[in-house]
Amino acid sequence: MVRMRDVAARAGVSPGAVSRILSGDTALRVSAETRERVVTAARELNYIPNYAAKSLRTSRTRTIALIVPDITSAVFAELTRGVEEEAASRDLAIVLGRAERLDEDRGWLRGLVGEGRIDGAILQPPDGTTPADVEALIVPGTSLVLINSVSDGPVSTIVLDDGAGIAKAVEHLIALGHTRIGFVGSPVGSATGIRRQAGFRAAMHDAGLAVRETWMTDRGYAGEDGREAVRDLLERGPMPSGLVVANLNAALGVLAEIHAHGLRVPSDISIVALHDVWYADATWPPITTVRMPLRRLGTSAVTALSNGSGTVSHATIDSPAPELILRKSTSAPPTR
Amino acid sequence: MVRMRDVAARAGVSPGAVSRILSGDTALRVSAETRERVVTAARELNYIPNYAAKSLRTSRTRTIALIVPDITSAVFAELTRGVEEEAASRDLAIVLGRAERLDEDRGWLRGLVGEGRIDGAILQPPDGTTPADVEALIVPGTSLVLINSVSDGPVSTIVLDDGAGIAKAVEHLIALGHTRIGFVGSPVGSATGIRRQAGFRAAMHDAGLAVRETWMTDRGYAGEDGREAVRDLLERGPMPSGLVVANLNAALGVLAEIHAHGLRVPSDISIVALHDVWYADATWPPITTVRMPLRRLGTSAVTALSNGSGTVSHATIDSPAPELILRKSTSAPPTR
DNA sequence: CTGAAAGCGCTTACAG
DNA sequence: CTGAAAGCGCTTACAG
Repeated sequence: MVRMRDVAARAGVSPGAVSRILSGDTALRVSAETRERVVTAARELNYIPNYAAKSLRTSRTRTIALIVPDITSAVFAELTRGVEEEAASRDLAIVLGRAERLDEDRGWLRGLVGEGRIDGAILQPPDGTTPADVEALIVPGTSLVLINSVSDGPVSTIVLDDGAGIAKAVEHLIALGHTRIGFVGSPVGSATGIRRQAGFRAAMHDAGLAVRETWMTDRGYAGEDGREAVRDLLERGPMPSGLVVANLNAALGVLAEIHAHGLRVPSDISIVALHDVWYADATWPPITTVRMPLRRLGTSAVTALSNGSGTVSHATIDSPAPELILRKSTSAPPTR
Repeated sequence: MVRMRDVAARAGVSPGAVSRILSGDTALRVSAETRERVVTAARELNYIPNYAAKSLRTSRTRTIALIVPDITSAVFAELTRGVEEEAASRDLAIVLGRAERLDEDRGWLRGLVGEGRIDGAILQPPDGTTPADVEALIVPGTSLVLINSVSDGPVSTIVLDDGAGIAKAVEHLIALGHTRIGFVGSPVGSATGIRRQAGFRAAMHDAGLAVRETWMTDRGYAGEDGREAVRDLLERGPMPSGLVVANLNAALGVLAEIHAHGLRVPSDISIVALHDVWYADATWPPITTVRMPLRRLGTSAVTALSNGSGTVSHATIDSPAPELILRKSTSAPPTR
């Protein structure tokens, strides 16, 4: 390993000078030639500053963590891009993590924070997270921002405008002529589930349409949850003509289960889902979706984090606005 | 931040003793009572050892990196689980990273390694990686293991038995009565692509079946690549009755494009894909797949890493054996 | 303005 | 056996 003192020796200056020159300290009065000599020496020796030493000295790591319930969910892909993009522009390293359950995984997460490995964390709390779980993560000097969730604690939060997204989906169905519209959501206890269901009710209300409780399900966001939701609906009686599904993964399950029961999409029943992912276009029929500004959510979260651990802010990302991606899973309702 | 010396003060011992007791140094002759007092003090103060200090001192980080081309691909989910599982049992932290192109991303990757942030890395080289790209990542004291790829350099490698997986798929089609079998693969330059294509040719040869070059495509593993592959096949003339697709994501595209052209799966054409992911079961029809031991690949990679940077090993994961997951996308070929 | 020196929080060889 | 002290590689307040 080549150390700073090696660079200093080669350039004929003190280690302190190397540190100042390499960190771009402009206040330093030194000849351009010396500066050049140091930079050259560093390059020639292939010098990379030791991370542990630097961070021990400064108590900063220039590293942030992005923790989501399921890092491999395609829905998070755009979010990750946004975070990476903004982090790169701020010269921040990012570590990705997964926390399916905060009470179980709190140990390592708290370790990550408490050991001083990171300067801040962007966390999407998994379903069932309690305020105490979040509180345990608050450490002086480390900033925390919650995404897609709310908190009454002293923590910054950034959420998507789920209501606007769902409204977009509802309005699309209504514009096609649907009035018998159902909602496939997730259990209470999920912050996004609450907002999406509320958004659904509000949009229906605004259109003067009644919400039929037997057409409301709350199984969850996974593909299998979507299948179960369809079975729920089928058991309860006549199906709606259109279904707003709160998550694309669940929509795949909905589509499969509907097919399995011999119904046809969209001629018997229309489907529109929240979140746009590549495979929405690879199902049959391709699924009409509402694309949400997940990338912006990512960049904003990094920005909020960078504003320091002192400030607490609450923001809703409403731009770019949710966008309807029209495919083949929606059409006018069947004539009866 | 509470430091070791705070614990020492509270327990009435020296910092050195705290260090030894907390790290479980059994050679240390100290009364059980003192040991207890130190442990209690540490817990009461909520002491967490400073990561930077420890790692500066020991030049070990107990952290490894897992770098794949696309962390959000569901295909990598199982791999990630395996890595996490084995890392946890060895008390290793893991950081996840993405490298779509090694030549571009080499900077931060090299930084990660060179700065001493990690003890080792598990890397799946993206397509188009050159030996020089990999060589630049070799740093004394940091171990590197390549997965799903080969290398003639001094680097450990672990690969899946792609040939066995593809053979399983081919044999399944043959058992159903197919003789006109095509292959949807990826471009040369992809290590897995080469192995899978070779596996296909070998399996066909073993069965005494001819490989028709017009039924071989090499677009890639993404959904869109699968669509293009189908268009290629359609342009070239009569379709095969069965298709082995080298990656499930591509298979979704294949399925969608086949539907779009009015053909039916499996009655007109059967599809079987490598890699099993939840959404294989949520398409219509659900896709028959070959499940590969990705979790084992993950655990093995961590084990290889832990064996130190000195040893170079090359392994093929052939157990658990590739498993056929029978769904609805395959049937006997159409009678003509 | 700039060099020498202190110190970040640990671990461990060494002396007692 | 165990405490005191050195030192990992940096950055930066301080003295000259």
